[in-house]
Amino acid sequence: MLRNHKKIPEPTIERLPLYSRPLEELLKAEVPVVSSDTLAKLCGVNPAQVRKDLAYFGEFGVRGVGYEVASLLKEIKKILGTDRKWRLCLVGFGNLGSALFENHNFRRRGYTFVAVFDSDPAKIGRILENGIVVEHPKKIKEAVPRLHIQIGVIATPPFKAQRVAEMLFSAGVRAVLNFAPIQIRKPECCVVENVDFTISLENLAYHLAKLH
Amino acid sequence: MLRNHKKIPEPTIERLPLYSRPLEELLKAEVPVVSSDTLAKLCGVNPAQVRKDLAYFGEFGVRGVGYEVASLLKEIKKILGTDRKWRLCLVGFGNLGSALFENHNFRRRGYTFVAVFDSDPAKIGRILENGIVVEHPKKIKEAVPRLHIQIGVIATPPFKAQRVAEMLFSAGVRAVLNFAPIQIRKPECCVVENVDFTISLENLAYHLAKLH
DNA sequence: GCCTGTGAATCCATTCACAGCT
DNA sequence: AGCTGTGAATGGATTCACAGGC
Repeated sequence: MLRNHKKIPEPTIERLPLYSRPLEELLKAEVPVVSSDTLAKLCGVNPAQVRKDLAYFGEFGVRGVGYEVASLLKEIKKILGTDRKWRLCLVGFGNLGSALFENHNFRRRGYTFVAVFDSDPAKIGRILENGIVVEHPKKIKEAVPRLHIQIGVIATPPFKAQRVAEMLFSAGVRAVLNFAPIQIRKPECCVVENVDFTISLENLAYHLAKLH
Repeated sequence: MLRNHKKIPEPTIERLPLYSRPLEELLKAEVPVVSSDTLAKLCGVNPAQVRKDLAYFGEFGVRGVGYEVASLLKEIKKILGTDRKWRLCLVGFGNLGSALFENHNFRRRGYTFVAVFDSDPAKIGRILENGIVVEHPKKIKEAVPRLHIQIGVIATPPFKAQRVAEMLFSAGVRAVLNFAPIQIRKPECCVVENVDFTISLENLAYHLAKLH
């Protein structure tokens, strides 16, 4: 990464995936070049924002012209690490878990589940796509290094989530995507992203209630 | 709502659900009173933040003592509209859609699905819990007013999401929870919340890649 | 002494506006 | 002329620090 001396704001990182989606469309449509103005419109943000965000990482654009679509997309993917493959494990194979496991968006973007854990005896031993077998979470410790698992996805009931997270961390996983509606305590060195539908719903409800 | 003259920052709204979860725990544990300090620790935020957030809506605390757990929780629920019931419809009954439909967290928090739409003929007519029948999305227009649907949940493939959103809006839905990884264009009067797993994953990947 | 509520200070992100390159 | 890259200005949100009440 080019300019790590200037610290990059978290919101910038969160917008990069936003930029990459319309860029993929433009690439497909064989549009060679895009200006910060049109890209901004496609993403619903301010053009100066787009320029500033991209400038954190290098000078990708050409003054008077714009950004070359293909190379910009490649740069963004490099920054986000989307050019690599990532190996995930899933803990919790309930409704949500299995929906995530079967979700094509993940694989398409380079995120592959290589292990699945669930403590329900009725599920243990079940054979899924790619020969993955549902195993008891106590196997996490051993599986993480063996399968080079880099990211853990937690889709368990909330009261089990903290325990599972600790198992993942102590097995060497440094990044966790948490779908359980609780606040996970984590070691300094690790990253946790929370996805909580009900927070979004409560947000909607608040705004609806306010609209009268 | 008590103090609407001061505009309430969006981040404050997003933190209220965060506060409510530990409060529910404390209520169950019959802890009568909580200080901004301990609540802050439970949520991983700054204590002053907690006080300021709550103070936007009234003087809920007692100086020298703290906040009464039960009444604070009740107030937060009132603010968020979580004390009411909300009626949702689901569009897109694939893996993710059915996981959402069967998710207990929703119902427990007062969000009930009252209709399900999918354009797949193999799914139309299927009878789900509570006698809900999967219908073609063209029925949205008619169903929204009849069933008093307030919130639409989109779990379709991305290329259908915009069209579905427009059908929902024109049928009178003012709030949409969107799981498709696209930017939805919406009328001024409506609210959209996006839930995009892959953004979270790309975020994790970025931070992992940075950790060396 | 303890803890809330809140102005003031700080920090951070967004937007503006223009210099500089093509 | 067109569009990027960026310092400066603006606008918000977070945190500090303390006055005020229990």
